[in-house]
Amino acid sequence: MTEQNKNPLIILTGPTAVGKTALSIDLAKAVNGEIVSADSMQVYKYMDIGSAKVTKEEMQGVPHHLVDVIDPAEEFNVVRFQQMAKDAMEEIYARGRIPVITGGTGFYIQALVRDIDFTETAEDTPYRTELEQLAREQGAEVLHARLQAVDPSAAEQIHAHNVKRVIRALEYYHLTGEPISVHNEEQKQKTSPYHFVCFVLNRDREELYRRIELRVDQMLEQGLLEEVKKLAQMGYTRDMVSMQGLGYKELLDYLSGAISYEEAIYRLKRDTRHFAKRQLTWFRREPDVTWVQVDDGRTREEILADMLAICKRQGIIDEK
RNA sequence: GGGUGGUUUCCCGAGUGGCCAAAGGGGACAGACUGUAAAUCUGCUGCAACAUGCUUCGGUGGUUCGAAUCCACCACCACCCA
Repeated sequence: MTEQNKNPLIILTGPTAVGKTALSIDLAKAVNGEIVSADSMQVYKYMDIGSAKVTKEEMQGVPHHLVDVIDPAEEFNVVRFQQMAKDAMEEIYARGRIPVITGGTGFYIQALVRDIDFTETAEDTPYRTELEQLAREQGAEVLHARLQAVDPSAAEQIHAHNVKRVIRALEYYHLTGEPISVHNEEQKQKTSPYHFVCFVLNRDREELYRRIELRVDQMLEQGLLEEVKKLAQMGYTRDMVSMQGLGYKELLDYLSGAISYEEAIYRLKRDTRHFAKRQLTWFRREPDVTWVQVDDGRTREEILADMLAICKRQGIIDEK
């Protein structure tokens, strides 16, 4: 398949609080596109303030997919994201429009754009649980030693303390009989089935951190604590994947009496900063990425115009 | 005015004569990441020509072979008695 035959795709990402949402709407409107969210928390219902979910007004009529569609009790993960995003994109293409992937979850974006294959294995909860218990009782090193025996290459790449990933590697081997390191190597060779541009928004680090802290304060003013209380009342608990989102886990810990309110806010701000940093690290090593500095004095219109020009130059969208 | 306690590397904080460029934590910085990813994990943090050297532990001056650690004076902070 030549580049020209591939479906076009525009991606807009960047660290939390850079200002993705507003730009994504402008961009989608400009290219007659629809937005597909690549955000691991905005998918969940009832989690509006803490996930900085786009509001109806902000959407300005631009269709959004994968926002507000999953119950917080359900487990959402890359594979589900990939499937749902692909489905949404198919519909968008069928309408003759272009998908604009927006969100900060780099792993999700990568899985979609490079069409990484996860589907060979189903989740094997009992085995996982068994390994988790083993790790608790006998220590992380025991698990790592097992992996060493079965997949030395993966064992070398995954630090022994990283229990989650060690377990996934063991699980993969258990289920398929093939080392995950081999599978990962294969997936790395893949080229994207899309003709895409990936814009990564960025801004001065200190300013980004200031924006993060300001936004946390605003979320609190908007009633984040009430939102979390409500979720707790609805029966959603700390151990759920959804409740491990920033803002939710800290306030849940406060509500359960584990930490003080001040401590909760301190952690929320700190962990959000750490998160933004991790996102930046992720995008830095991604190839085929176009960095967009949004605080270099250009107006929003100018930034948008520059991005559109890049899209046209690369043949993602038609001249018009 | 008198008394006591304190002043340590970006922050908190340990260290009371050599094994101290100085524990530990935080922050900052850097990195990993292929079914929990807003998760999970790792490294690094005085300077340097970086295996030896140099400058740090409020300031100055002493004691000592040797001081962040002992002494003197000074400065500032905290609490207590007036």
